[in-house]
Amino acid sequence: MYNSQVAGLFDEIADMLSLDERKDRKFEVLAYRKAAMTISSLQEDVGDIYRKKGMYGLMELPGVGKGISGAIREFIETGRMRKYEDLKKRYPIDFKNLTRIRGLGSKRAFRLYKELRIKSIDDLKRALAKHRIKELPGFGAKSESELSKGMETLELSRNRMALGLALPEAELLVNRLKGSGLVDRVAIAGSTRRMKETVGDLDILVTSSHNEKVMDFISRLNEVQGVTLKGPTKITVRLKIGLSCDVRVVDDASFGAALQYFTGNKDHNVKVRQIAVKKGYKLNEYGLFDRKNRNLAGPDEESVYKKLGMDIMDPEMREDRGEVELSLQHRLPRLVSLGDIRGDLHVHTNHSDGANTIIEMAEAAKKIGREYIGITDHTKSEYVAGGMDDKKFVKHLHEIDYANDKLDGIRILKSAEIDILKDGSLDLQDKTLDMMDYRLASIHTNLNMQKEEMTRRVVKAMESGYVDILAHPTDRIINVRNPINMDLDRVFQAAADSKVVLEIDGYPERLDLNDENIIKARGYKAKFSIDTDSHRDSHYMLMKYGISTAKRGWVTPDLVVNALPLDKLMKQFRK
DNA sequence: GCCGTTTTCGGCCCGACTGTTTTCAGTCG
Repeated sequence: MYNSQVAGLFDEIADMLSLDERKDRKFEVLAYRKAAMTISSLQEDVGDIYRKKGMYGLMELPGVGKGISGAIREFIETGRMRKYEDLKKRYPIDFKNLTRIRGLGSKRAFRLYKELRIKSIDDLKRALAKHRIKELPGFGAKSESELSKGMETLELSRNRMALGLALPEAELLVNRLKGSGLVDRVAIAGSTRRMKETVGDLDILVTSSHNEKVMDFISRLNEVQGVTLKGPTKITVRLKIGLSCDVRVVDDASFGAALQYFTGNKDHNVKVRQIAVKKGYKLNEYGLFDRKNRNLAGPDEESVYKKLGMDIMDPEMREDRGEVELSLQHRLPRLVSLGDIRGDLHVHTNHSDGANTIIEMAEAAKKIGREYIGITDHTKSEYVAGGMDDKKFVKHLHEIDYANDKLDGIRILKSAEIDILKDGSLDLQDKTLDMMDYRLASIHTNLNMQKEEMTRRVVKAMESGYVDILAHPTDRIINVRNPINMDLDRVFQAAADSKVVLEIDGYPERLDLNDENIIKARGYKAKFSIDTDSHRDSHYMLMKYGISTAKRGWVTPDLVVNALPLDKLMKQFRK
C-alpha cells in the first residue's frame, strides 16, 4: 500500500514549499495538499492504479496532473522522490510528526529549527523540558504549555472515529442543547451529516441569541473533558469519548448558509463557491451576498443552492464526485431513501447468535412497516455464533413456516447466512439450501488468504448457483479489521454474471460494501440489498446507516432488491 | 502544480481564533 506513504511525502513537500517566501509558491503548496488529501482518502492503492492504468489512471485522480503523477510513478518504481529529497536537504526537519501537534504548523516548526535546531519530536520534548521555547521571539509561556499539551494528546486526537460511535454522541449533544432552552435551531453538520464511515470531529450548528450562555453550557456538559478554544461564535471542546467537537452559533438568517458551508466536504464547497463567484456573488457561512452585499440566501440550505441555479442534493452526495455539475444541469439522480425499503434480508434470531425469537423479530419488523424479512441464521462452521448443521436447519426452517402461519401482515422468508468455506464450497448440503426462499452467503473464517486464492474462493461460491446475496463482501470491521484481500473487479464481474446481489450491510461497524466499492460495483451493473444484519429487534433502526452508505455510493431505488414488492423480489431470486 | 460554462493562461475559497502583537501572522477547518 503506497497511499499513506505518498500522501505523507506530498504533505511534507507542501510544508517545505510553504516556507518559501515567493508568493507564487502558495498555490503549489495548495496543489500538493490537495493531492495528499485525495490519495490518503483513496480506497484503491495508487500502486495498483498505476500498474493497471498507468500514468493516465493516476491523472484521472482529482488534483493529480502531470507533475504529481510523475512523482508518484518515480516513488513506485524507485522508492524515492527527488523533489522531496532535494527539499529535505534544505529543511532536515520531521515535519510529518511535528506538524501533527495542534497549533504547530510548518512555519513555526521551521522557526524552532532555526533558533534551537529542533528537528524531531524528541528534540522538542527536550527543549520543552528545559523551558527554552518561551524565550523565543514570537513564542511565549502560553505557546510552551500548549505545545506540551498538544504533544500529550497527539496520538489520541488524530484517529478518526467510526460513524456508529460518533453519530449517537452527536445526537446526544444535540438533545442536550435542545433541552437547554438556550437555542432555537440545532443541526449536526460536517462529515457526520454526510454520514462518512469515520469522522475526525463533530460539527454542531445552533442559532441562539445567548451566545455566551450557550458557550458556557457546552463547556460544562458532562460529556466534555476540556475546552480547546472559545470565542463569541465558536467553541471547540474535547469530548470524553475521544473526539473534538466544534459548536458554532449563527443568526437565524445565516443558518441555511452555515449549514451548507459546514456540511462540506471541502472540495464540494470550493466548487459551489466558485459558482457563486462566477455569478458575481460571494458565498460564506453567513450567506450568499450580491454585489450590494444583500443576503440572497434564506434561513434554509435549499435557498442557497437554488439562488445558484442548482438543485439541492442529499448531504451524503456532497463529496465532489460529480454532484455539483449534475445539480447545475438539474440532472441529479433520485437516490434510495428509507421510505423505499420494504424488507430486510439479513436478520438473526436466537436460533444462532441473535437475541430474539423468529416471531419477535417478525413482529418488530412489521411494527416499523416492513413487508417481509429474511431470517439468516448462521451455519455450523460459525460454532461460536451458535451456527446450525443441516439437521437443525431443517427444523429451524419448519419453525419459520409455523411462524408464517401464525402471523399476518408480514412474510418471513427462509434463508441462512451460509459460511463460504476455505475452498469456496458452502456450509450446508444442497438439499437444505433447496428448501430456502433465497440464500445469503459470507466469509467468516480464514480471512488472511492470498489475493488470488481468496478471489477464487468467493467467485467459486457465487458461481455455484446457490448464492443469491453476498453478505458484507469485504468483511472489514471499521478501525478493527482490514478488508479481505481479493480482486473486487473480478468479484463484482462474477456477481453481475451470476446474478448475485451484493449486500450493503448497514451494521455500523461494517458498512460493507462501503461508498467507494458501491460506486465500483455499480460500474458492473450490480444490484444491492441494503440490510441491517440485525441481532436483536432494536437493530432494525440501523437501516439508516445502510441507506446513507448506499446514498454515498449514489444508489438509486431500481438497484435495490429489497425495495421490490415480495413477488418481484422472489423472481429476482430465481430458484 | 492543477485546471477549464472566463479553457492552454491566469487564475486558484474564506473566515474564526490565538498568541504575541500594537496591526497581524500562523494555524485550523
